[in-house]
Amino acid sequence: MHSPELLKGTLQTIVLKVLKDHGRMYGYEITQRVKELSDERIMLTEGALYPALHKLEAEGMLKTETETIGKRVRKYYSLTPQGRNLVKERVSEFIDFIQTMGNVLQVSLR
Amino acid sequence: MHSPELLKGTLQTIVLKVLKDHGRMYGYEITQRVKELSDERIMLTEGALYPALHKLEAEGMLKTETETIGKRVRKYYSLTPQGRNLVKERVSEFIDFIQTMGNVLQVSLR
DNA sequence: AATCAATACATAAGTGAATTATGTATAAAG
DNA sequence: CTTTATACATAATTCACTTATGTATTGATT
Repeated sequence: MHSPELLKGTLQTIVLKVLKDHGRMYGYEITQRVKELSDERIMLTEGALYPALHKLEAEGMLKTETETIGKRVRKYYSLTPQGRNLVKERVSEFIDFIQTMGNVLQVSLR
Repeated sequence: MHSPELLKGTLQTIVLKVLKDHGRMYGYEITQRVKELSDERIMLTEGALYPALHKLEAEGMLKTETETIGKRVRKYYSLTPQGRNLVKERVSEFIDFIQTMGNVLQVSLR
């Protein structure tokens, strides 16, 4: 894992984009997917993830369906149309940020 | 300016790299240089910059020389050998972070 | 059968890097 | 002569995160 400071402010973007790419997912599944995609570098903590999901739901960006597997409860999240717009915004925001940082740090990102 | 959340954790990296590229600089000059390089997108605030500079100095990453221009005092900062190592570390840390985010968000950064 | 690790959710307490606010003072511009 | 820019500094506050804690089911290990 790299300096976790850099991760600040990226959580919403990550959650939204992963949900866009993989469709309907539950919380724990998101942590595992991100862990996998990041090659163990990004380990979302529950204390950050669940409140973030609740907030996005409250804002109408995500909708939920609860499913019971055996005796275990799973809460599936998916994007609302509004959420779909937000993903685009957040991702292009991030790309713009990278571009800007590339200029400031004078590094060519790839 | 884009979502300022993303900027968190990048301040040290920015300051160190700008100092590496431009040599001896004073605080206010750093804010102006970063503003210019970022095309007005990154406006370092004094409340963040000065404490960061003091901290890096206390850690032996920067050394200072005070100069008096007229009646105005300027405090010039430059990298120590240790600081030079830290820049490399921070910049490659950042590049690694970008790469990782590219994978997670499934976007090709340029 | 018992214990540990993984799965799955949730929330409260604490941290720390930032923002915002405030203060001092000189120089230049209008 | 008053506003804007230059130049430093620090204290108070904020808020997204980490850390800690809690509950409960499932699967693997001894």
